[in-house]
Amino acid sequence: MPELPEVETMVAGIRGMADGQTIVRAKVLDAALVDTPGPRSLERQLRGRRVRSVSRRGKRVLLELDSGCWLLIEPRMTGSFRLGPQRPDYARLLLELAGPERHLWFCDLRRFARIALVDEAELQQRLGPNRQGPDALKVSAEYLQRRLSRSSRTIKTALVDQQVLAGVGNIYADEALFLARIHPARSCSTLSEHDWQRLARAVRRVLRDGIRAGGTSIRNYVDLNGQPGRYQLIRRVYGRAGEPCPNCGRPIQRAKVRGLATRSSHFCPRCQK
DNA sequence: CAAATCCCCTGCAGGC
DNA sequence: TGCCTGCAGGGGATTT
Repeated sequence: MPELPEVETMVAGIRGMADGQTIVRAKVLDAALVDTPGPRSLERQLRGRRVRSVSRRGKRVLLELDSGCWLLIEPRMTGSFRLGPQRPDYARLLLELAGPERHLWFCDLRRFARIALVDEAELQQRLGPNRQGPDALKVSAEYLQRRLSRSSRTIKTALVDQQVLAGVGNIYADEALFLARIHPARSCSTLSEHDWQRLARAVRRVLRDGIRAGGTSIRNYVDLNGQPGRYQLIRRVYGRAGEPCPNCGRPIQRAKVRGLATRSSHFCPRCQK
């Protein structure tokens, strides 16, 4: 499920082939994913536009166009980009560019992804501080402590809340909490200054390691060339229920924590307090 | 304000 | 083999 490192990997790849290029043709292959405007209108408004920049905000991909609009793509659970002339499985949007590598496909198996073309004001609305917290890659202990230390929420809930922090999802939240030795069900209000420091450092580290590894491919994620990421080889707790904790050898547990009834958390009950 | 629930959606695992 | 059920989960809306 694309979180910050997977999206960063996507953006790095897209930037190389799309930055500065003109969109010769756009084709919406699944109208249900297009939020605004309508599918045909989106195609019209993309055609002939030059891509000014390719960037990431949290888990979202942004293509800035020379029309002053932004193509905003949220991969959500299973969205990913692919290159090449062949139409991949689950292709939902095609951007045909003028450059040598011409076909950029956005694919999405589960169709949770969202695509929108927005102006500057709408972009601010959607990605502003009310909707998205600061980018998780550069999070500071001071910020986390200031924002959360008086909250009774569980720390896991807060970490995956995009209004608190943009970019962290279930995998990297579990990994960061393990590294910081903090139990996912701990109330934010019980964390010490030292805890916040360890946690901020752990968040930055797991995201950086994730980027370096090209992301995590536990489910469907692959990069622009169809290659899986490598973070799943070095992850410590996520998806490892029953396996020994890398610290103490006790089995990793999997449970749902308060406030995240539908998401499972993975942790070591001995190392994480 | 926080938490629970439902919804969107598809592939896959498990039961029989 | 094949049908059925439940689960996974990011994020938004709605309800408790």
